[in-house]
Amino acid sequence: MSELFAPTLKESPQEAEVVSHSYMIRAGMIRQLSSGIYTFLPLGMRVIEKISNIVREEMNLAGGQEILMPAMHPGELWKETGRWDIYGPELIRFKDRRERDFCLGPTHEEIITDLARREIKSYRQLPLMLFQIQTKFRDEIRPRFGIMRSREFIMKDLYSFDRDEADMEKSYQKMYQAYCKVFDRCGLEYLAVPADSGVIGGKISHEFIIVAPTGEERILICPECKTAFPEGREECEHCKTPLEETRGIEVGHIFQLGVKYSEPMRAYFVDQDGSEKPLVMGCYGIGIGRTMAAAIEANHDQQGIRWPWSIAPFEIEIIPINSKEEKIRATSKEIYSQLKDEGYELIIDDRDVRAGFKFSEADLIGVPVQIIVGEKLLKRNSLEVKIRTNGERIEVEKTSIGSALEKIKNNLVRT
RNA sequence: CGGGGUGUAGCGCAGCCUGGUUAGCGCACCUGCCUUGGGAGCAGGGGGUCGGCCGUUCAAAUCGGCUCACCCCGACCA
Repeated sequence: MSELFAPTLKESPQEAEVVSHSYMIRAGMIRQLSSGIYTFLPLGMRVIEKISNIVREEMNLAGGQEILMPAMHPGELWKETGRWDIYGPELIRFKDRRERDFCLGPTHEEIITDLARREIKSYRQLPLMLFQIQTKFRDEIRPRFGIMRSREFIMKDLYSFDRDEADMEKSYQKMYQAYCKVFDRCGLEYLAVPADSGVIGGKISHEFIIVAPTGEERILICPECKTAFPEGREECEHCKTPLEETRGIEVGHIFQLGVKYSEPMRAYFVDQDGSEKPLVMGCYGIGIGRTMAAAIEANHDQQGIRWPWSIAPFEIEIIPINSKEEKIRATSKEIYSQLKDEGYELIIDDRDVRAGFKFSEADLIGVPVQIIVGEKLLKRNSLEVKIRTNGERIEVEKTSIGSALEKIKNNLVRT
């Protein structure tokens, strides 16, 4: 920790109006470069990586294959679908040295469809799901709440290609399930809400919303069957019960595109009967940084962040009360290497600062488990384990720290 | 883009109304001492184009004009 670049702040910067933004800055996870443009510092980057990896794993399990598309797009492709004009000033445009139109990709339907029309020739190549985790650019009218709505942001986007509507719906279902698993694994409470599909187009779509009281999104839930509805409804059709309002943050959106892009871009394949048909597409996005922000909105207290285990920058933080005390230091190191060998991701606060300082900072950063090594308990050969997630503190014998953590971990990951 | 607000040291702020020594305070930073279970204490120190430009004036952080940046409320979104 003495080497970790995590500049923390005691006070909240004046521009931060929401907790997630404030805590991310205070915990030294992000820094702003310009309106809606941020640098991720090591702690923030670790969270981004954690979330990305969960997303990546689930996309792979659902049959997706990872690719990486360019952020810089030739304007022609966008003119082909008409979105060069439709998208408006949100699309960041520029010209290259030969005066050719380019833009920075806010989404990748045009690019993936171009790839598909060149490479997918036969129904034998279908179904196909390709995805990437990459930086998107949107010149938002009003960037807001730090990383929550930024002009440059990290997004996972997956595109599915099928031979017909029925198969496309199967792909859609797969992704729907995969999204549920992603947010489950992130330790977040979420809702899948049917939604309007907006500029991206298509028919059926669902928004994935992280439940957080500070969220901007209003969702209506049936208290009986727990089904979520978009705004405007009053009663659940099945249960005939009045709906209750909750709030949340949209972090994912899945769409059935159909032939919206394949038709104008002439992305055709030859079907079994020899006839030429447009590819039937779906697209599926998750805002990685937004998920990070939403996780904080949903999990924090007065002291700071309370990361869910699976997306925390570290799993365990060891806090030696006095780094100069030889016995404390030695024990801390011992525990550190033992737990490291057992596969935990940990950090040790080996700085020569007062205990109170370490405590406050640990609470702010929000690592789920703190192991406090102090003189008093060490006399009894035990350690204090503080669970940030629920505030619980327990005394654990040094020799049984391994098994104790196993239990704690199982508990935290399950809930 | 319309409406509102803020720019003074890395962060948080005072000073501005009523112009006038060397621009202050807290935190952070550096040195030393001290301290080590909840962001300690003492002593010393470094760091400033007062967002920028133009103007008024003997004199501008302070008054006027323009401008830029950032934040908040609205349409939009992952």
